[in-house]
Amino acid sequence: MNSAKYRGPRRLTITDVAEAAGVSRTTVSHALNDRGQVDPQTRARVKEVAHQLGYSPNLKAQRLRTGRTHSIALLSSMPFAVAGGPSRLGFMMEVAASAAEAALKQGMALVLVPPLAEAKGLLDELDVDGAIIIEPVAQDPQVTQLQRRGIKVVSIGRQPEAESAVPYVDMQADITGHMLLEHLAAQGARQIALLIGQQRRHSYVDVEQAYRDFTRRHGMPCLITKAEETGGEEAGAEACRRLLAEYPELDAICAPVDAFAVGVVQALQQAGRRVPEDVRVVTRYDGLRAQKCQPPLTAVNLHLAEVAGQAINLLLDHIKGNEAPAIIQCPPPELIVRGSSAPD
Amino acid sequence: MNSAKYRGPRRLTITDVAEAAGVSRTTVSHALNDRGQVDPQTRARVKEVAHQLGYSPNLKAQRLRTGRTHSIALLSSMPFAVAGGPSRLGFMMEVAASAAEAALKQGMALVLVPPLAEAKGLLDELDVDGAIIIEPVAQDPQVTQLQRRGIKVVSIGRQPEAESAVPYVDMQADITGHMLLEHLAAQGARQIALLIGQQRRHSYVDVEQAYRDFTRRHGMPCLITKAEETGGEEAGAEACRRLLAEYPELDAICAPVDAFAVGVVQALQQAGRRVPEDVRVVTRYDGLRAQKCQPPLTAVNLHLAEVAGQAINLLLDHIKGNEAPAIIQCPPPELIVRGSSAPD
DNA sequence: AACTCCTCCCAAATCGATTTGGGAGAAAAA
DNA sequence: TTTTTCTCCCAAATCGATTTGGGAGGAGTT
Repeated sequence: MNSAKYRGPRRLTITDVAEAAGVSRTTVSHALNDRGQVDPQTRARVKEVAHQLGYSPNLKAQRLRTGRTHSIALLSSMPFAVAGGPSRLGFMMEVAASAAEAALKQGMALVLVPPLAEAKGLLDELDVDGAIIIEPVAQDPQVTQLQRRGIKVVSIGRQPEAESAVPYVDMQADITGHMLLEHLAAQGARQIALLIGQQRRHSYVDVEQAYRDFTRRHGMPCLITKAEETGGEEAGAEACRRLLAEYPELDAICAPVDAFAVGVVQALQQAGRRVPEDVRVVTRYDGLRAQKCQPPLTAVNLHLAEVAGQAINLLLDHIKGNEAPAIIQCPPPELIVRGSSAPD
Repeated sequence: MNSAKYRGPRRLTITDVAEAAGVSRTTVSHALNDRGQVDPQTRARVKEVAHQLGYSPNLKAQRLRTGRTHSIALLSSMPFAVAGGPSRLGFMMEVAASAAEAALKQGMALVLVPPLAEAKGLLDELDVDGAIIIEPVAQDPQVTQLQRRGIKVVSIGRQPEAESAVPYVDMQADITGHMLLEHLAAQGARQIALLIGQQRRHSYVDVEQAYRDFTRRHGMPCLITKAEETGGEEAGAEACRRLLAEYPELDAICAPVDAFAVGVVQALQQAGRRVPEDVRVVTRYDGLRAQKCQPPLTAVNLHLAEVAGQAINLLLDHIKGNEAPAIIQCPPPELIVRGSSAPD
């Protein structure tokens, strides 16, 4: 009666069912899992007995034997300062909500792995069949670590410089970039600056490419600057001040990272520039931050719920070893015009 | 070479380490886990060999043997229509982000269990050491099911009519209700209606009690109505129309559910009442919905990040069998006054 | 020398399922 | 009758760790 150890009545095992039904454990297992050759009557009787007894298989034992855990991890390569913002609610959590639902419907549990410095060691404690990583950078250490452990990985957004190693849902950041830039031009902008993060992340790489094409096509100057993701809004503000000092004439800033964009707006207003009359600002992810900004930010609907669902399906196909495509197209991004780029 | 079955080189087991180090499996296990009596030199050598070989224990086997999974679940008793809103980002996801981080720091994985109708069966597929449930209702079926399976449960917000069965972080909804009502009175409201959900949930029960005390103390009429949670914003609007029809004189509505409050504001404006001049509106959870409402809703900072951390600690204590309190106080809620209850 | 204590290590049991490799017996074929 | 072919079932191996219950051998006591 050691109160620290006592765990209540022993749980039923397959052996209990076997004895009660008068058959072997093998037969119970086969009967309950609709496998092997078992007389239909016996099968039914075993199932009935198991049900009567209230038997349910020990999941830990099942997992050891089958090697499957029926769970997947969701992780973000972005630091929380950008991925989540002060309130933690952002890109990752929006994906998480939909992914968890989609996964659960397929009998998979979703474990949430927030971006943590200490996560490196903790990642080894994670027992999952697969993982979804959001916007990995080139040579992403988390991807490497997971794959080395034999865990299937898919990404939301292509991993740069690693073609075909990781299947992914294509976020089409080139189209997003194109849309944002054409919108700025349509609003009358002629000197558009681009502010992206320093990492090699598909959304930066692709938007930068779209930007270079765009400026060349329109004969516009090519004004690119980069900021450190972990710096969050302040890094965006700082980058904006640099831009203003170097190119006082600029009349629009495209900052795909929402935290940067918010910092940009603050810096512009502090510098006495009106948004959007003097300088137009646009961003990519349409989250709490973009919507709460004053003026609210023009952004893009990335259809993250669908993207999350596609990522889950893609991952499950790869886990099951189905012939699955390496790339899935996301639904086309849609521009959401707000006060930061178009006057009311 | 069956390509469907081939899984790459076999992973190292404790036996491989034992052979390489020239000791028994027992000794390897003891050495690596700093258990048992092992010569310090042997211990060091085993660790060295294990490291050289790149051995890491099979987690599934460890879990079967030890009975611990090192993971916990987070679930909400609220339907997504209320808990998450259209964008899914809400109370639950805000808790999830902080809880995942707090859990991971203690070596625990957090699995996200979104509110799903089908979740009943799926809940049995979940292998966790414990679970945190957000605002359970009286006789909550999820709580019952988890506890029957021997899973430790703690709740965020007391489970009504189930004193002491489930340890919980006290959300002090009575104080929140008191604060909101006193604020309305201070703003000049004299006919305050209360709109809560139909379930027996601590936040409804406690706010209702606070409301009854408040109206009695101030000699105000007691105007209570209830709406169905799953109805979301529309249910709130509908309830508001009922209130207006029955009590045309009312000059304030306290609707602790944010979805209801937003519906209330819409219905008021459609009925030609100005917010806040004619009717003041306040709510409880300060989420995206409250902040985006026009005018933005006066709400309460519930300090969900801290609450999530406390819930994790409480749960871990109970899992480990530590002497733990059954109730933990959350940080005091703070009023956030906005345009819906106070004119600029 | 005989006995008791330690220290250090190991073989085997255990967790609870699934899977392998037959075996017994009835029906069908020779 | 003998052989073959099914159908239905089971004992034992397996997954890979942790824990139990000693055993061997050296040091210290009487």
